[in-house]
This record gives sequence, structure tokens and C-alpha cells, in this order.
Amino acid sequence: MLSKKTKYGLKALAYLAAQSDKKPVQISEIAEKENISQKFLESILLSLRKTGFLGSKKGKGGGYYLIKSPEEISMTDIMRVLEGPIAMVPCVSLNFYETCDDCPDENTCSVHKLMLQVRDSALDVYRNNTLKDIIS
Amino acid sequence: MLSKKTKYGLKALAYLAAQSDKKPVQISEIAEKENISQKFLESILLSLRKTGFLGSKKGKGGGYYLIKSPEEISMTDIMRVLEGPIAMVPCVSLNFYETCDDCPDENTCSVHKLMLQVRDSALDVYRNNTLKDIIS
DNA sequence: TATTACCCTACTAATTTAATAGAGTTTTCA
DNA sequence: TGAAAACTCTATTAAATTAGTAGGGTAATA
Repeated sequence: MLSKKTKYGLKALAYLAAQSDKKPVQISEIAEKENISQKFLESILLSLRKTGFLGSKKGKGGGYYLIKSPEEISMTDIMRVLEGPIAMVPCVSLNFYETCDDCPDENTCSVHKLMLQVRDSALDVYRNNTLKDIIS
Repeated sequence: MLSKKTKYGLKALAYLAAQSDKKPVQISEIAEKENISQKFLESILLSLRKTGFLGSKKGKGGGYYLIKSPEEISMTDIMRVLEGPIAMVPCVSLNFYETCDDCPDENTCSVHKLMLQVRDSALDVYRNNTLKDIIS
């Protein structure tokens, strides 16, 4: 299940991407328009700033803005930052790999086999979508 | 993230599918071979029986066995029973649909748009794999 | 220099997951 | 027939994660 953090983060990014210019948008505006708790959204936008997706401007007329243009932002990167691993089990994760304590051998594990396919298919989707593609 | 329930359930099903005959296999045997807490596995197998995937036999020489043959069991059905919705948000779920309280319009929602593709790609994988396909 | 708006830390409530405990029931086989 | 094997069921709990809240701090700008 997609976490609210990811959901809200995506909505906020889409909101910013849909702006005609690159002027900073206040947290309060996004929170209101997208029905998100402002405080929660604050922490999400902060993490998107720290990971290089957003820039911010303080003081009057301040707010958040996209650093890159929407067509340069891959869903793969956003999902990894917001949601974490794309894989459903750590043993098939490219960026968050871990071995399973149970499972003596990945190569013969049926779960591994299936989840590898699921991961690849999800990656396909994320790689083929930029932020621009998902705004209507 | 895949729940342990689903992971263990899949492993147990695969274990049963790999049997040469259809004789009942004891919970304790599966639990030991697949490194699963026996009590936890009990409840998982029970739910797989109630949903028509497994049959059981009580008493000495009893245990669980597959009702259908492995190539007739679609991953789609198993995943829905063990993990629940395949979609990552309820608003794109085929079998567990729910509207979002936030989101005024699904058709213009960027999250909806993206997650629809992710769901379809996952479904593709699950529909193309039977229990037989994932045992090595 | 006052105001606006981002920045940061800490805490908490709710939910879900992953078990664990223990008693009960059915079936089989000797 | 009776004891053991093995499934069945309910209830409880511990741990982890998520989602949100509270509240003050800091920087920038008009």
C-alpha cells in the first residue's frame, strides 16, 4: 500500500509542476488545495528539498519550487525518496538490498523469482514516467 | 512491502506444489523446512483452506494438500487472498475499490494515473504466473 | 523591524503485523 | 476402544510503522 507520505508528496510535486511559472508556492496553498495536513506536508516538502527535488525561499513571498523541469524528473527517483524500495522484498531490491534470514538460497526461492518480475514491471512504469507525464 | 504472511503462504504453497504426490503434508514439516513459525503458518494455511486453495486431513497421517494442480493456480488469486489488494491505492483497485477522501476527481489525479499503470503491470505478471511457474 | 514562512525536534495516537498461548476437536491406527 | 497425532479456533500481546500534532526557532524580505 502506498503511504500517505508518498501520496501527498506526489500530489505536491504535481501541483508545483502544474504552475505556469517557477515562483515559489506556499506550503499553506498546496495543503489547502490538495487537502493535506499542513504540518505533515511541511515535513514531506522538507525531505524533498533535502534530496534535491525542491528549492525553497524564506520570508514574505517565499515557498517551494521545483529545481528541475517536470520532464527531467523520473518517477523512479521520486518513488525511491518518498516510498523507499520499489521491490516488495529486500532480496530483490536494487537500491535497498538485504538477504532474507529464512531462505537458504535466493536462486531457488519461488518468492524471489516472482517478486523479481514484479519489481521489473514496476520499474518499467516508473522509468517511463516523468513528473510531466502524470500531470493532466 | 510484502507481508510475512504472504511470503510464508507462497513458500508453503510452493512447497506443496513441489511434492511428487498429493499426500497430505504436516504443518510441522513445512514450518521446519521453510523456517516459518509453526503457529503462524497454521493460521496462514487455515485461511488458504477456507479460500479453497488447500484441503486438509485430520488425525494421524493428516496434513495439508493442494486441491488443484499447480498450473491451475494463478498468482493473481493467491496474492489477493494472502496480501489483499494488488493496487497500491484503493481508488485503482479492481477488487477492493474505495474512493479517496481527499481527491475531488480521480480522472485528474496524478497519483491515480500513475498507480493505474503500476497496478496493470503487476497484474500482468501475476496473470502470467501460475504456482507451477514459480517452483524451480 | 515586523512579519512571513520555512526549519527542526520531539512526542503521541492509531494501525497493522507478526507472532504466541492455550484449549478444543476430529480422525486414525494400533 | 483409546491414545496420540494433527488440524481448528479464539484471544491476547509485542513490536514496528505510519500519520499526525505541538511548539518553538530561524532566516529573509518588504
